[in-house]
Amino acid sequence: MGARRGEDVEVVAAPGRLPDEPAVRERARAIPEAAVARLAVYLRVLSGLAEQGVTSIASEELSAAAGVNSAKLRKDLSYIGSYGTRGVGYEVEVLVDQIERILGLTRKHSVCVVGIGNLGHALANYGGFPGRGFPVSALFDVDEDLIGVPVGGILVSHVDDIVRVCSEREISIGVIATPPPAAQAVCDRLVSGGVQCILNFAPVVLQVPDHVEVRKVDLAVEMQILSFHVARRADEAANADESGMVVPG
Amino acid sequence: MGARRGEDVEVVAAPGRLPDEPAVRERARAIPEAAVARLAVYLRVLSGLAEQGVTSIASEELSAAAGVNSAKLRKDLSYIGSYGTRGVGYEVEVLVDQIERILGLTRKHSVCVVGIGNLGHALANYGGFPGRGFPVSALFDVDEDLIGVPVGGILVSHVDDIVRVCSEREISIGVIATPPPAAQAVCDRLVSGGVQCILNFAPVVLQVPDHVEVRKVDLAVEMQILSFHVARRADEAANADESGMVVPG
DNA sequence: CCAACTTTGTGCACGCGTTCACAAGCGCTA
DNA sequence: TAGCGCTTGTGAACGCGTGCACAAAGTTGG
Ligand SMILES: NC(=O)c1ccc[n+]([C@@H]2O[C@H](COP(=O)([O-])OP(=O)(O)OC[C@H]3O[C@@H](n4cnc5c(N)ncnc54)[C@H](O)[C@@H]3O)[C@@H](O)[C@H]2O)c1
Ligand SMILES: NC(=O)c1ccc[n+]([C@@H]2O[C@H](COP(=O)([O-])OP(=O)(O)OC[C@H]3O[C@@H](n4cnc5c(N)ncnc54)[C@H](O)[C@@H]3O)[C@@H](O)[C@H]2O)c1
Repeated sequence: MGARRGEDVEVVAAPGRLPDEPAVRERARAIPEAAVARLAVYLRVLSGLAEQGVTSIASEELSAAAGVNSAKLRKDLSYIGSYGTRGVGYEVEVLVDQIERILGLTRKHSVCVVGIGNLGHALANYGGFPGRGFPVSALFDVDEDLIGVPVGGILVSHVDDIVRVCSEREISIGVIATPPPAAQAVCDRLVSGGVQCILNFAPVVLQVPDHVEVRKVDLAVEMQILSFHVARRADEAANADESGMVVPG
Repeated sequence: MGARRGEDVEVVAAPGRLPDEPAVRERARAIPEAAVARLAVYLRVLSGLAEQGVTSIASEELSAAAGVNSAKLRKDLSYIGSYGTRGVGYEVEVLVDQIERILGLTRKHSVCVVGIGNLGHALANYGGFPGRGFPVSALFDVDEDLIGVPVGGILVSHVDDIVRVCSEREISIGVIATPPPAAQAVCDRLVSGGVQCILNFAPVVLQVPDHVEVRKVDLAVEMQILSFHVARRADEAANADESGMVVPG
């Protein structure tokens, strides 16, 4: 619980907010989703710096390493509190701890992967998850040949057991890597099993209750966004050409 | 819209933006990135509908299938033109064609994958890319044991040949699935080989010249965003509990 | 202890994206 | 042809995120 440093955390921020909201809840909720995503990036950069023995860093340098501008970095960090030293910078270790706290990484989040095909295998074998506090604790598939087979050190269970196994192992994050037609049914089962968050690789729009958070990783969409930019550039080039523009450089 | 702003504005908002641009280019650029991403989703839903023999659909129904509200859908579609019929809806085939045109999918975009490990194998074998106009035309790795081996029907080439092979096969999109330390070097080579867009799976911030578009797929970040939401929910529950809130129902 | 310098933290303004609400437009029916 | 009902397309308002610019706050050197 949070009251170890009972400092007078005045409601300095957020003028115009409702006066009767708990400060902690408000602060957590007030962090824009985009900022949360960037905090995760800062965390990785900071972890790398810590391994290299860097103990302190200024916003200018850290922001460059994270690929954002320094004002945005400072604003993002301000959402989680004031942990910098003016005239100096930030202590790497302090930032790591605080970002981990805000992202809820102090608690372990067990993960399951459903659909142990090409992608599912890669995910199950990936060392980046357990290394960052996301132990893969269950795997599921329908394929009888896969059931009971160890993948990445975990035995594959049958999809019919999702509800039971997820409850037993307190899975909080479910990763869906099944073919698209199976995704919604799998999703429903995960929700029944008490899974609170879903990371979906299948190109389908999942329907879930309000209390479940879904994020999708959609490679086709990513490719098409890139394609759009290629097309836009080609258009621009054609237009520039047409209008007799001189090639710069 | 303001050609000549006052001199008191000393900050140029967008570097390199010209005041008078051709309408076509303007229209393309005017589409918000977020809208482009959704258009790709609409496209998939529409393709599915077309296969089911649906020929016409109203914004209300299409938006539900795509998981957005109908106003947003109509606004998004309005970016690409007016192809609906008031009182009726949209012709599925027309929308598919128009979205494909805007996303630049009328042209084929050759793709290469670098780093044929767990993830690279999955990507190389994935049927969803060629099926959507993104033929995988080259694979690269450093591992001598992999060079010359066919994966998903393509022979793996050596990373040292990236520049030559990418030029020869006119690769426009490069997918990076190497370990993090190798990503930047691979990226530089791809750029030298004329690749315009990069999809990066390695958890590193890539530095690229302005004319290259990068998108990253960062699973650790996705997981941490989910973790943040779990933590936020837990906080809320704790707060609600603490403040003596009555459980509804 | 003060002055000069460095860097944080944030108020503020701007611009983009989302949402609302409704006029315009189309088909259908009488 | 006129009237009715339905759905699109979009102007306008709103809200959120981003970037700027500077005061506040700390450090360092004299
Ligand atoms: N492979 C990729 O690189 C890639 C890229 C982007 C998206 N995806 C998406 O990820 C998903 C998986 O792709 P993949 O290449 O691994 O496919 P895959 O066919 O190799 O694997 C699918 C696995 O899911 C299992 N499965 C099928 N129905 C199931 C069910 N009802 N419950 C549980 N498991 C079930 C199958 O037995 C198989 O093991 C697909 O939706 C695909 O569109 C894959
Ligand atoms: N596997 C996953 O599910 C997963 C998930 C998220 C992110 N990632 C990221 O994707 C990347 C690849 O992951 P993986 O699990 O496939 O790793 P992997 O170790 O299985 O494969 C990496 C491959 O890259 C090759 N390689 C190494 N150095 C190279 C270089 N300089 N040029 C070209 N190829 C090189 C290796 O020979 C190997 O084949 C990593 O950066 C990882 O962090 C993987």
